[in-house]
Amino acid sequence: MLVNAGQTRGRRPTTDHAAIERAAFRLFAERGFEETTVDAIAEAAGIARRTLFRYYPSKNDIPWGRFEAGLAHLREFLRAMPHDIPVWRAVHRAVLDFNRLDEAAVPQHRERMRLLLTTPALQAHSALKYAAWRRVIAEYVAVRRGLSPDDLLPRTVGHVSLGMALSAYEQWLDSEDLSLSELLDSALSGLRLYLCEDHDGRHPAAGGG
Amino acid sequence: MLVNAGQTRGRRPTTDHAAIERAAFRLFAERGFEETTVDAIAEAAGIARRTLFRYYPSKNDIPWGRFEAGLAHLREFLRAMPHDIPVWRAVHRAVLDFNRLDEAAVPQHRERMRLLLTTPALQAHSALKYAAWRRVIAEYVAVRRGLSPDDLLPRTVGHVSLGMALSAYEQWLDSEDLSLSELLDSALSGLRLYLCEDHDGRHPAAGGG
DNA sequence: CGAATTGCGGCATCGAGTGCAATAAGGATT
DNA sequence: AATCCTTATTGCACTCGATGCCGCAATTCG
Repeated sequence: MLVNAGQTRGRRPTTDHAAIERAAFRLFAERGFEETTVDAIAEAAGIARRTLFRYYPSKNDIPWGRFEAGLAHLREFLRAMPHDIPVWRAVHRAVLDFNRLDEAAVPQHRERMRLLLTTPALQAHSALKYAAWRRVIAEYVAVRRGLSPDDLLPRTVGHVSLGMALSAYEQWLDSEDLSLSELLDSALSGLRLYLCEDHDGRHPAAGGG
Repeated sequence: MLVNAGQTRGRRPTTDHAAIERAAFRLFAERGFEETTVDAIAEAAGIARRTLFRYYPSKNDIPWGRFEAGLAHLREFLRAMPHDIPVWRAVHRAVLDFNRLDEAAVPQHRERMRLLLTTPALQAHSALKYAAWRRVIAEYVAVRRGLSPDDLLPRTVGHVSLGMALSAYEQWLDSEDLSLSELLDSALSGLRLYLCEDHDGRHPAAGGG
């Protein structure tokens, strides 16, 4: 959609994703997501309903913003990762990078994630977005291990990495005073300890975090 | 809905969940999920469209069958688990039990899961079901660790356990010749090895599976 | 029989999403 | 400037899932 950014031919667009998103988020904040109709968003953005659907395939996609671009960046980050560190560590660094935030962007991102993680319709829709994210992780693990992205381990790592990220996000929304990076680190180290507990309930030292 | 099973007052039901499910699955197999309208299912089941929605809150809920009952069983299984085994092991046993299958039920369950895991609308809707499943796991971990189900570790374990189960299921649908239990075991042991790889890429022995 | 209870189903309505075709708004060409 | 080409916007009709409302059907109980 932005490939034709320098385009000079034909009628010029009267709006863009950012403008629609602004209008939408304002309404979502006022009335809630489910209570906001597509017609209302279109009217607030000053465009026709039909036009809105040309910018976003569905109402559920509006809060997701430019997720695809983030995926491309994640893929690139992983490709550039040195091969002499353990796969789990490379994946974790990539997850941290993917969820890095400018201080200024925090409130907006918080509101976006609150919407995505607490609205049932969006919780459901997000599963489709998450699948693409997991796939990026699985492809990296597959390369590092000489497997197919459809094999068990790559898929498992995709699911598990996503799971840690989501629990960190849920905690981040609940808490207020913890940073996302800290929570992602805690989720990983917590899981490592959890999975290493031996039969007698003792926790062996698990180095690195 | 089945609480009033022994009821004798009033008009008797003309159908039940099983009959609707049979009609629906037949149509899903013939034409696919998205291509099957609710009207078609109602007609095939010999009831009115409006009646169907009294049995199932949505079309997406039909393939899920009696999931709530399974959750109650999972909760009970975990409660009965001895406290002298590591939490991760107790959770893993519960996951195995939750996904245990009679040999005879395999083809039907396969078809159900194929539908749930490959149909976009159902992949999305399933996220809402999964949340309840994760909650059961999180509550168990919370009890064992003296935490709240809303704390980071219980939530993480919920997400991660679900992730392992889903990757095992995806593999199960792809493969054909591997049992679900084997795949669940492999997912767990694979993850333990993955997370224990040290900085030099060596795999220390990780006992137990 | 009549009253109370419970399930069924028709009807109207809403909201998301889609296909199609008309129209508006620019630049390029002659 | 008139015309053509290209691209974006928009209106319209339609499908489908979902819901509220209300009357009807069937059954038991007094």
